[in-house]
Amino acid sequence: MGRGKIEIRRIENKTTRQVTFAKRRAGLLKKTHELAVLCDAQIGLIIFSSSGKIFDYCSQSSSMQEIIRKYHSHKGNQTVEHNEQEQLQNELRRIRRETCNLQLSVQQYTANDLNNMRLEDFDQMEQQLECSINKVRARKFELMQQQMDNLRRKEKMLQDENNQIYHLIKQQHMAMGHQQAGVSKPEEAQHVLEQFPFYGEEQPSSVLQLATLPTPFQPYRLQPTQPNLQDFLQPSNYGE
Amino acid sequence: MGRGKIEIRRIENKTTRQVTFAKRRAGLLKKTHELAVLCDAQIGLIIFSSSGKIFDYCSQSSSMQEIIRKYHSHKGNQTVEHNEQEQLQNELRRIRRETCNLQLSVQQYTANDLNNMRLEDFDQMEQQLECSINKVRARKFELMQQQMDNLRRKEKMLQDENNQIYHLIKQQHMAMGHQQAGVSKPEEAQHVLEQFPFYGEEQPSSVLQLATLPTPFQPYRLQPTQPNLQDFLQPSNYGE
DNA sequence: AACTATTTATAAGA
DNA sequence: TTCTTATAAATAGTT
Repeated sequence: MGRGKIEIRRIENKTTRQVTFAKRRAGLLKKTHELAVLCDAQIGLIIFSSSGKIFDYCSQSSSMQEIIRKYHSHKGNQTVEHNEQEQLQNELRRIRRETCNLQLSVQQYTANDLNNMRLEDFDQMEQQLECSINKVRARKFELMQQQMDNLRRKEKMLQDENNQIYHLIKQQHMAMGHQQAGVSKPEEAQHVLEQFPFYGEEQPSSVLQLATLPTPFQPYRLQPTQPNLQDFLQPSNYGE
Repeated sequence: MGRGKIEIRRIENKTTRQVTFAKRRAGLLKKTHELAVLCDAQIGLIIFSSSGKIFDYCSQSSSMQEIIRKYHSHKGNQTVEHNEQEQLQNELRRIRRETCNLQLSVQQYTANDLNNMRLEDFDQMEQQLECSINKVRARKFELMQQQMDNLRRKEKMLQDENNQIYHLIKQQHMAMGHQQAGVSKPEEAQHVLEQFPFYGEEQPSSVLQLATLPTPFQPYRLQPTQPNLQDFLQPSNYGE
């Protein structure tokens, strides 16, 4: 709801993200309050911004404490904290390994680091890259084909519409002699245009959407080096 | 927003209130999730309906536990342990995001997922792939060239050695008339062979080593699906 | 921080 | 209750 539609994924631009956070946070708090009041619900809401600031809401005639207590009793929560931490560590280890592998892969696909490769690997890699490039080209061609089809279909519809209008005018002229020169477009005909969704048929997601999807090509977004812990040294002040 | 405007006060009609609760609850959960994702915020939401049913939301890669703990610490009681855990959580979140991006990249480089790409992206991608392939080919060529050079040099040295030996034999023959037919190879000449390291000169690390390095080509080692993003919206109960 | 063109949520009706 | 739809509300991009 705004000038354009946005995909629900992390907003990469920091400024935009902060602005959006401020706006939507306000909206969320308002809606939370409305639900609590309208439907007589007990609601607790806790928000931490990415920079660590806290915002919270709690429906009147109850406290966050009470809601949390109620939450725990409903969930029967007896978590062993150490176990939790251990799981975290494991997950972190696993994902670190994976990230490392992925980085290696990307390095190799972008051919930025070819020093550690065996001579025999080059053939495989060349083949893989060629395969990728072929797929990319095929898909591009396919998309263009679809868009052309759409354009042709639209062209056809417009032409039909024009004919329709032309015949209507002709009829009016015939029926009433010369009444008016400017005849307004019939509602029906206008709708034909507006309702045409301009979709590719092959896929449920529209082809045109593909042309405007906010998912840009994301090439090798490697941090040159990964300090891994940089997040902990946040400037903690950003003007949220 | 609806057929008419309503005042924000407790809805007296029970049926209407329940319907509204169901609708707005869904809307609130959705918006909560959107804020969490868009702005990378940590959010916990706990709702108790007037009839006592519980609904909750918690942004991915954190738990209600963690959020509550963080809430408490922000409200006064700090503990070292919690801080530690929080750092872990932060690191995990960061690395998850990175992994996700990397996976996307690899997907795109291997051209396994071309559905979410804009038409304009294809050109860039094609170019990148072509660039990579060229680099790979260049490097391959370079390595082969080096090995050829090495082979030629070795050939040359062997030939020289042969000549040397030949001349030695000849000298011996000349000096002593016919003393012996089997002349042992001189020590010196043997060493020439053994000491030749067969290296490329250009790089400190040997070219031959490259052919035996234990780092194989690692193509797109993706886990098929990453659970990271799909565990949200746990509507612990829906029929209110 | 204010302004709108749009999208989204939803109140009431079917 | 679930599905529409007219309308109110939220908000993305702009100024």
